[in-house]
Amino acid sequence: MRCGGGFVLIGKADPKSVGRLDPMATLLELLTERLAAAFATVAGEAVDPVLRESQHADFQADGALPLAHRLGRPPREVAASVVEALEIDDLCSGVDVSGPGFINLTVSDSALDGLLTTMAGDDRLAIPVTEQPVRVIVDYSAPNVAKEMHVGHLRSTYIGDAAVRLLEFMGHDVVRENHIGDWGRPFGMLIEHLLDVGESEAAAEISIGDLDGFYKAANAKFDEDDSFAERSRQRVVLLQGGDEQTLVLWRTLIDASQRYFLSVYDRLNVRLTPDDFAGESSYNDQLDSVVDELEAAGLLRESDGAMCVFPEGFTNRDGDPLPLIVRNRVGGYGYAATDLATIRDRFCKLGADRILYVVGLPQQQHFEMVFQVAKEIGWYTADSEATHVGFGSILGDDGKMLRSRAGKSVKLIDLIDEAVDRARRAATEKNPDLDEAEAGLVATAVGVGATKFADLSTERTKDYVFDFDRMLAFDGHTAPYLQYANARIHSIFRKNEAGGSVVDDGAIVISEPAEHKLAIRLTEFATVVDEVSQSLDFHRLAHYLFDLASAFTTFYEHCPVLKADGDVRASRLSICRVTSRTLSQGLDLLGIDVLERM
RNA sequence: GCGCUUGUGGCUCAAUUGGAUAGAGCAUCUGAUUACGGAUCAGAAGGUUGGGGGUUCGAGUCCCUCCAAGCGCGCCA
Repeated sequence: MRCGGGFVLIGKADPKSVGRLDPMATLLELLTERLAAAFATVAGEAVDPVLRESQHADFQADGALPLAHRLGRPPREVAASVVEALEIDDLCSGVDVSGPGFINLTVSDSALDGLLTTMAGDDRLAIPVTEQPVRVIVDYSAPNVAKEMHVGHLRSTYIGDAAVRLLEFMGHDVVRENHIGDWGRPFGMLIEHLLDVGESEAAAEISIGDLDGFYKAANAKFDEDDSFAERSRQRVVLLQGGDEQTLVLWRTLIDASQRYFLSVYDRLNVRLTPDDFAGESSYNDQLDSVVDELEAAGLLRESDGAMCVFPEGFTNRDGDPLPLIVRNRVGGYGYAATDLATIRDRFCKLGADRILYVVGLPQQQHFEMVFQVAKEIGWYTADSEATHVGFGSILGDDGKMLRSRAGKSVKLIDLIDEAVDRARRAATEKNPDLDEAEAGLVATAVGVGATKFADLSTERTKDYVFDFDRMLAFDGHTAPYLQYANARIHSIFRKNEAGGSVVDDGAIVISEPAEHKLAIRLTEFATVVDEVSQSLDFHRLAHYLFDLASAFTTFYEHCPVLKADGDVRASRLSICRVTSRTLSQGLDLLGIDVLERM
């Protein structure tokens, strides 16, 4: 097998995106141009103004400090000279030198009007489609057949789903792969147990979600019953030998499990379908050829009876080269072999430009080794990359890995059920007018959304503490707070429509400070989305959306919409509409549902 | 032992990738309800960023060193 050639980019540019410009980037570019001209006048050479957003004004230019150092003049004096030379009145209403020599810029309301009106009139909220669409494979969720999904799968599923949503929105060609654990030693005992219980019984048990019971029963028998254990071992041999009857039984387990997984995904509103299942077993017939290819490349070495690859740069506790064991001493394949076959398949056959492995951080070294081998053997092309999108653990309130009281791993679906239950109780208490059907919708959106927001709003690589009370609180940094902000906007729309008027999405005119701050936030959306689509730091999008909702509620308190008259009223209705659309779009990218009423 | 990750107010998290007086939320305290949903808003208080050293105009961020926690380090995935 050989890499390269023949792949055609599938992501097609939306014709409407031509000329679509990120508002904040546009503004930064304009400001930078003016500042650069002024700096050049003072310095006599080109100088980077070092422009960025600021807590002290809308923007700040820090370039005077390093320049002052070079010129040997006081920084504030240099900054003052730059301001003197600066022609920027059409864009800024305020320019000050501040602190040790920062230049603070306040953008004029009129400059914001145009940017925001453009954003309001754009179906993508002025977010450009990527200019370089690539094929991205996202490997996520990955539950094990006949085993319960637990908290470990929660993060992979949420993060992977958000990645898929975001990259698709940016115009990339995204392939979802659910690398389920459908192969290996446990299947001997699982199949034997299946036969003992009866096929239809077992399938029913599994597809309704009683996987723990099934797996535990099989495991218990394996430990206690020698003849069962022996049958299990023989069954593994039959399975790996491709025995037809065994494969049928194996398939039964997989089908039942998949039905169960899909029911979970449906409840979580996660975009995984039957087409996305690409289990470990699907690479079985490629394992021999991987070994052959490694062998031919001279990378394979025998060590303690096992066939190993020793990727460069890895050592064990004795300082000796660390192996990736491709084939164990009895000739069996392990996960290293499967992962090598998988990465080869993705790069060389599926034509991946970028592969994302959304898997917990403990497996970091394993993936680094797999990537290194793939590089050494030449499966990468010049532009391709594989990334381990690692994440930390979910902790209980004791600061340790989340476990049930019995010390067992917590079922994912139990966590969701409790979150939704709590959300339902809160919703019916806060808003008794909701009928049962609507309360159900609200409970799901809020309950599931709360767990997603909690998960995606902290830095991915860190552990976080799972706390129902905090994530479901209706104030603070939570999904319900954001959903509530959106519901309030829609309440305005309902009242407006009841009064017989419509939102015309017309010209936006900023005048109040609260409008100004909200407008600045809104124009940042495209920049944040673009940045996160590269870094996959979803917490930045989450924090942005919280700041946006927060800026909106301030606006809501200070700037009456329906009580205002004429153009102001129309403008504020437009601002409400863009805000609602931005909140909805942003939350949707995180996989969180929004509500018009709650 | 080696490697990876982490350490920020009482608690949970940020910090535009080296920029100002380290920002939010919860909890606490003080105000605001005859304006579109109070599931809200405005404000106060709370910090030697685990310790020490270094690099420079400037360090939570980079380097060195120590301390603490979690995870990984040959035939499981």
